[in-house]
Amino acid sequence: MSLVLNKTETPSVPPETRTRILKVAQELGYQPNHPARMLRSARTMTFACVIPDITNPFYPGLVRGLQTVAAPAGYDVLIFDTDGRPDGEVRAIDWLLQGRADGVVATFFHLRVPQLAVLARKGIPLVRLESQHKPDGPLAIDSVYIDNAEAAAEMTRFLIARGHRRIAMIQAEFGPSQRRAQGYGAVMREAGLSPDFITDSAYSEESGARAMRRLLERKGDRPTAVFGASDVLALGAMEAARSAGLSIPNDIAIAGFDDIPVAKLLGLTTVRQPEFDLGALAAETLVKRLQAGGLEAPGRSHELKFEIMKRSSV
Amino acid sequence: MSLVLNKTETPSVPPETRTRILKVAQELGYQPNHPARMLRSARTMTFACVIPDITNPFYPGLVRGLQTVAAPAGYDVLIFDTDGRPDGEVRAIDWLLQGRADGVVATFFHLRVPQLAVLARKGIPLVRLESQHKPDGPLAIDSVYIDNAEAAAEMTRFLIARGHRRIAMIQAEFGPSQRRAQGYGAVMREAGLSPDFITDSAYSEESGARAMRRLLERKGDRPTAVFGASDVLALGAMEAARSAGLSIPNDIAIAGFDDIPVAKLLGLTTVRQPEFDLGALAAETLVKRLQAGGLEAPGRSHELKFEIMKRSSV
DNA sequence: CTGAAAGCGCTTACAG
DNA sequence: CTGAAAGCGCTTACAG
Repeated sequence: MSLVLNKTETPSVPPETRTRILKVAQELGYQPNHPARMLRSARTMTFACVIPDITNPFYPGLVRGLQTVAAPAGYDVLIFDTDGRPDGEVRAIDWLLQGRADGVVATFFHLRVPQLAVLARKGIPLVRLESQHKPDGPLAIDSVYIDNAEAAAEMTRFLIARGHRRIAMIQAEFGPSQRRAQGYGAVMREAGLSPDFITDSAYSEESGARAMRRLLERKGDRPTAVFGASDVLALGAMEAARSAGLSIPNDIAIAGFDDIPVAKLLGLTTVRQPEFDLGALAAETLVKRLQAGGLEAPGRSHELKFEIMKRSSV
Repeated sequence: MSLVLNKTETPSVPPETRTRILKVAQELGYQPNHPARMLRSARTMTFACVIPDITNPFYPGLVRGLQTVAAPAGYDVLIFDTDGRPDGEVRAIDWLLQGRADGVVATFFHLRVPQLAVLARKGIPLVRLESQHKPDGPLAIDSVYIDNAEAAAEMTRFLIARGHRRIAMIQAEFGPSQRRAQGYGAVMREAGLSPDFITDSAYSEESGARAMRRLLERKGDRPTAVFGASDVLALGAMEAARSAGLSIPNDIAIAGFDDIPVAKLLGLTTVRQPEFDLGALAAETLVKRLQAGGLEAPGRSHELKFEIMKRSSV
């Protein structure tokens, strides 16, 4: 019976038996119990998506990309928010070790491969959202990324080409902000300019606004352009600048990173990260890993292309 | 052993045995298998969140509110996107009937109580995100809502008080847009003005922009104010208006509904729905329902307060 | 106080 | 071709 219900083809069952079973199941409104299936088949048919915060507008698009590939392959998506904190990330790993998902797509700001290897050892493939290329590894840990350093470098070149000399970057303490800062710093130095970093804690509007206020309090060498290490930071900076009576881009130019959906509406010049495609690619990678023998392949790093979106804020 | 691992107090187990068990569990890095627990205890410790689309900025805040209450109570959150379509909603129900969640928070645009009653019959409590008060019912189906008709009425009164006479509303085909349209329509008629509805399909920027373009193509009686039945619709309308070279609010005023996070940044006048609190309240309701005897109580409707956010777009 | 045993609802290999 | 049986890893009631 199980056979008929689960497979579309059943050579060993005569058609009439097959239709009879299907009919009865239909009449009873039979739905197989998912927990029992999970236990018996040792497959949860679930992907976990471990991210800092679903309310950061970068992530819903990623989740959607994931779902779009996962659903047709029969996988559900569980969301786990870490708040970008070490304890949140550790809790995510413990939780995954309880066998809640067959595969994981994750953004870790703090944990490194040694701490993540437990998953691979348990046969749970992981796709990390990274900010740079990673060398192939022996474990079932893959990554998807855009070249964050090069993208930030290109944006910095654009700001310089627009005549800016005093360009500040608003950073966050952890996460992809670091690679972005490297790209920015390298280009600034090459051009004979001094990098000007200001770090507030998180990827939040409040952090961006706070950092901008500190920049504006400076006497004399105020920057003429501010590069937010993420769009959310840049939006906070825009708000703070406007509250201070400055006009964008006349008094101060602002650039961001991510191209979240509202960036377009606000005219924010930014780096486009294809979040939907990153999610979809991550899901495809997991689906392949979970096919027979898929766990043997070495861990790969997949690059997608970024794009500089030139809008009115610069 | 199970006893020790699961409870914080174990009167029948001597302390030394208890610590010994805990120590060994620690050393082995033992993590209980979640699917097996689910099956044995007939509890998934999961809440499902069934929504049209996680990329609509209204929903991440709702999800966060849900998680914030669910996590400390031991529940995970699964996201299911229906795309606001009837087949998506039907698939959500079938999926829930496989025993994937202990409780559900959902927005249904199409299904009504008769179709949802299967859940209650299976002992799965449901909290609906509604647009109006619902009478108490015998089933374990609760709801949380703000008074959408009254909120839209109040916004319409505000637009009239600002001197607008030709006020159009951009609607979506299904969902809460209907109650909002009622509130708007009633106030317009009371004031001796004619309601002016324009309906495009979905709650998307594209729909909002398309509707706005149709309004702008009109000869003569163009509206001086446009009320989007949701913020996403209003944002699309703003974009279309700007593309047409109009200035907001001088040439045309725009109002929305929801107060998604970007509304503030864009200066959009809108109705604030406390999405985080709605999610948190829904989760609390489910947690209570899942305590002993909780399923017996009649289905209740919980109201939260809206607020008119007056910003620069009007 | 503690160890062995039953059973949750499936899937899958096996006997008839 | 089809029905009965084992077993996934737990929890919980029960015997010793």
